[in-house]
Amino acid sequence: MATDTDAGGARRGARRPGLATRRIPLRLNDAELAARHGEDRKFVWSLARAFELLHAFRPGQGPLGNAELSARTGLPKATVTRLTYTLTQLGYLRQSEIDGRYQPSPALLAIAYPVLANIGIRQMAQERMQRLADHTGASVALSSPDGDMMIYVSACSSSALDALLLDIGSRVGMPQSAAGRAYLSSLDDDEREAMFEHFAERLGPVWPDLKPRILDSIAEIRDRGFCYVDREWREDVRAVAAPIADLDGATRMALTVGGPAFALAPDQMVEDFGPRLVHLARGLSRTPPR
Amino acid sequence: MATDTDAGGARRGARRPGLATRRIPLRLNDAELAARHGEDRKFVWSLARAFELLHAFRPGQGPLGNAELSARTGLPKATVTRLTYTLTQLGYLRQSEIDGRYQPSPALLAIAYPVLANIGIRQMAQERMQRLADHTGASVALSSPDGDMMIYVSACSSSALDALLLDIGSRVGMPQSAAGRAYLSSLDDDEREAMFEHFAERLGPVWPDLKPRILDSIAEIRDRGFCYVDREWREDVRAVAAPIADLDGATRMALTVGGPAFALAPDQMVEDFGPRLVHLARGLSRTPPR
DNA sequence: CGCTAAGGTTCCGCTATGCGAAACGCACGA
DNA sequence: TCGTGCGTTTCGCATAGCGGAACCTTAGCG
Repeated sequence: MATDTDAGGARRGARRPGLATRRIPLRLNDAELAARHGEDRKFVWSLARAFELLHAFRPGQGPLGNAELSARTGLPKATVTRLTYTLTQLGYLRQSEIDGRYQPSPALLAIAYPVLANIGIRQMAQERMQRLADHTGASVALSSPDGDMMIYVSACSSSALDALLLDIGSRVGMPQSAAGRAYLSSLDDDEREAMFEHFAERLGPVWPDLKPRILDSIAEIRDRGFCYVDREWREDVRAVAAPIADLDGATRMALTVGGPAFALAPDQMVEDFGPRLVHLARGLSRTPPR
Repeated sequence: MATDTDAGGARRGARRPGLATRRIPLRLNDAELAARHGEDRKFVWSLARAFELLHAFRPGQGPLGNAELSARTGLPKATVTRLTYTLTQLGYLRQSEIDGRYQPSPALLAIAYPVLANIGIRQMAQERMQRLADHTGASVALSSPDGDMMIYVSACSSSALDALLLDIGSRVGMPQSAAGRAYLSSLDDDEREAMFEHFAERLGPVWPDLKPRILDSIAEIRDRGFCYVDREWREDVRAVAAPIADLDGATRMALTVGGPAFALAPDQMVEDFGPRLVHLARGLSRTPPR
């Protein structure tokens, strides 16, 4: 998604029923969406562009100006001006009075709020997750799938230090992370196979190397209820994870205990944290609706 | 916005010459937007419609179908179909396979995440807020202004029970809540006067009654650093709040301790919680950037 | 002080965009 | 067999909004 060829310049080019040549930068996959919705009368492109723009803001990188946004998204400057203008009017971006650059505003939290409120299990999990975090001294998180990522919908940590890395809304790669593999283990064979094909396509040459490790993790989960993934998602992080179902039984998620490798002994994770995690996951999955 | 009339109906009608581009810190409702951007070539209406649609989802009300969304937003069915379709494709809505209704998806958390990550003070506040929550047995929250609401950007509670009410992204009315009044106290006179005018317009007949209470709260804050607001925002909630500034010194926010009235003694709130809150607020405001 | 560069906004012609009334399809229930 | 309620599709048309290019500002630089 970084390499966006022609920045939408070809947009105008398409004469008539000429499909394709339309290019939209999208986080899921620009090309895929462009192909799929090339001439889809139901698809609202300006929306896609706007969300792509919002997506260009990355945590910790501070505010962005129109030029930077234009460069990141590949959208023409004029379009970016219009979108930032509109988003600012709507209150979802906030413009610095000093340098005029933009930043996502808390109003976005408000539209994201119903997501949190609708995840039934979150409510009941919170307290027990915190206890587990306190016991382990690590971070505990509940995550939900989104494309080929896992998104944290709940996070606890014993000390504020770890919390910096892991917060609600942050994302980890599904194939690389313990959380992702726990989720994958909860899919039925067809679904998982579909995901695998997607990964293969997405990851290219890395995939043949990665796949067996994922299968190992899934086997671990079948065997003892959790998987242990050591420094695969990131160089310095290890974690255990177990699958879990939301109250409706359909929404599948993952529960994770993890943290910096230097602070966590592998033995302890497998002997103690893992089983506790499984216990928690089972308890939550069984909890009756309020 | 609950009173549908029609969100976009007035849109096409307005025939007004270009209006001055004034920076507005306030969020506008449909009618105001329509008036202001009647023929603003920079304003992207489909975006406004889409966000309005997302806004129709309320916490705890579960999934919505296209008909319900159409009713709530006042948008024509066909338009709603197109928007839900697009948002689903983009991954921000998720459609139930059973009844076909829609729900906001965790992907929204991911776009909201940079907001959290960019609030510097949040990181340092977390641990101390939790300690205060544990000490008081109440909920502690950090909130940021958005239009005439305060949005929670951080929330701690001692027991999971209270957490149900107050979560990241939830909103409380600025004029009614302790948090809002703490924020208002941090504005300079001009800014505050502008907000007051806005309130007067928005709230109508209630305003003359409310204004003196707000002024009282602000006087309290000037006097002892915090204000105590008892069952104004909601029938059964009382809270104390103090103003606070983010590390950059410009972004103003509010810190709150509050909870159900039956569980919190007024004396205790004023004698103990309030001063502790002020102490915390001062400590955070002074904390140097990492 | 010109000169350049870089960020941002405005202009403007053009057409694909996307709107929405109305027609249609489908699943219930009576 | 109709009604009723929800959702999608169709389609003609006005216009929304796109984007290349021109046009402002600032900021730095020799």
